[in-house]
Amino acid sequence: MSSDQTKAAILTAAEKLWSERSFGEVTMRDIVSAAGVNLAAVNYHFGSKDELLAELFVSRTTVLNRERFAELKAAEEAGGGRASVDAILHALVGPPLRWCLSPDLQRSAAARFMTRASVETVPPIKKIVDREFRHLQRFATALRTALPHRNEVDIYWGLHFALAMIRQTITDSERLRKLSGGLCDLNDTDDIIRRIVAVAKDALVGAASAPPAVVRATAGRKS
Amino acid sequence: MSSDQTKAAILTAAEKLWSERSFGEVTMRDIVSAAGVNLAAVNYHFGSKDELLAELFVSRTTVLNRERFAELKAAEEAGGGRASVDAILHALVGPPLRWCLSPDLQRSAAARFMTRASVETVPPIKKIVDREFRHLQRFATALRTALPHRNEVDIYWGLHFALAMIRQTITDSERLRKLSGGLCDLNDTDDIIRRIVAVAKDALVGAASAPPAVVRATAGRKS
DNA sequence: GTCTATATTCGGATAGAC
DNA sequence: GTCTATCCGAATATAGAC
Repeated sequence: MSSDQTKAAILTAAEKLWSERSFGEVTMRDIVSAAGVNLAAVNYHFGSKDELLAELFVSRTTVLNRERFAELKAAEEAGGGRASVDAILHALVGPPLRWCLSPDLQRSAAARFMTRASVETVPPIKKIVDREFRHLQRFATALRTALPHRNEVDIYWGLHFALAMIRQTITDSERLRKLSGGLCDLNDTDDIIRRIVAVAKDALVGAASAPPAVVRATAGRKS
Repeated sequence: MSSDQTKAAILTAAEKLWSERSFGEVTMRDIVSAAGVNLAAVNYHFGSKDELLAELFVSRTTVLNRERFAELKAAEEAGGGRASVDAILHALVGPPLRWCLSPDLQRSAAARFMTRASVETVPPIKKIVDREFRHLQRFATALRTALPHRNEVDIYWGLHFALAMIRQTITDSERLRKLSGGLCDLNDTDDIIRRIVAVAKDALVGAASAPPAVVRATAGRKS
């Protein structure tokens, strides 16, 4: 097995395991066993368990943020510098949800890994989460531009709630499925994204200033 | 120090530490050191680290659920058997948020501990979380009664989103504070509860069927 | 019931052969 | 670069004195 293959196997295995269990509960022995490589390989390629986590987390968030950013930029250009609230929210919500519900198990694990890792208190993560921060400010700015007359505080709260729904849907979809007795279809990616975007939008623009019912109904919400 | 005092000191210290860091990262040595008791005391009083976590989690969720349930029941009785959506959501959202933002540091730690523990994959927790399940079904039923014409699927999604906002606000308020440059007041408990209830309500009743703007404005949302 | 001292297990890291 | 064998520290759990 080549060096790159070994590294990749470790990353893949670690991502899968860390998408299911917390950092401390997954041992290096678990990882190398799943990856089919030797225990020493982790330290050789990454230096330590912490650094493996950091490298994996940076790698995945970089790709996700790029995807989000590309959608946001496209929306801004299409709108002549100002993207609509809907477009901004889709750029924020779409990528992580599509990853999570992707038939590609690797992608799906990546989405769950990131949400799990982002709440870890392990040193390397705390540092990296600051990047996420700047990334979110970019979205906050876009929303302020889209809603110039809206109270800034409300905008931040709306962003906060959007992130809340994304996280919960990625981590706790199983509970929703069981709670609804299987009624909620958690495979319909577009429907889920629409739901989150719709609620976040209401939170942002304020239901008081919402367009009339007939227009809203075409926004994608069911029933 | 009496037996009860020792037990209580351990529970208090464990709760505080587990409200800040994950299960695996907090050692029994950390706990007994903070509690000012001996290492062996944990095993004597609780049997094991796992059982300490389980007992603590059960203890706190029992009290929280009782508080939620009491509010729900009161609202139902006041409404002649059918509580309003607002009242149901307040019963769901109010208790955990009031705990979290309470000046009583113990209460505050309890709220954060519960949200953190509920995502732990440690065996004892996975089992207990099923109780939460029945508790939530109670709220789902109340919402279905309050919204008999509403699509059941939408109701479960609304409940899911409400829980998402509660969790995110408890665990990630610090990020929101920084993101907003201190603009968002995270000490105004009532305002926060109103915000979450308002957004959850819009998600549930559907903005399309929302009452006119002037009525909504008195519901508590600022600006 | 409490505490000291210790047994035992486990996990991260490394040395050194190949 | 890879793997075996091992070291070392840490953490849970327990035995036994008081």
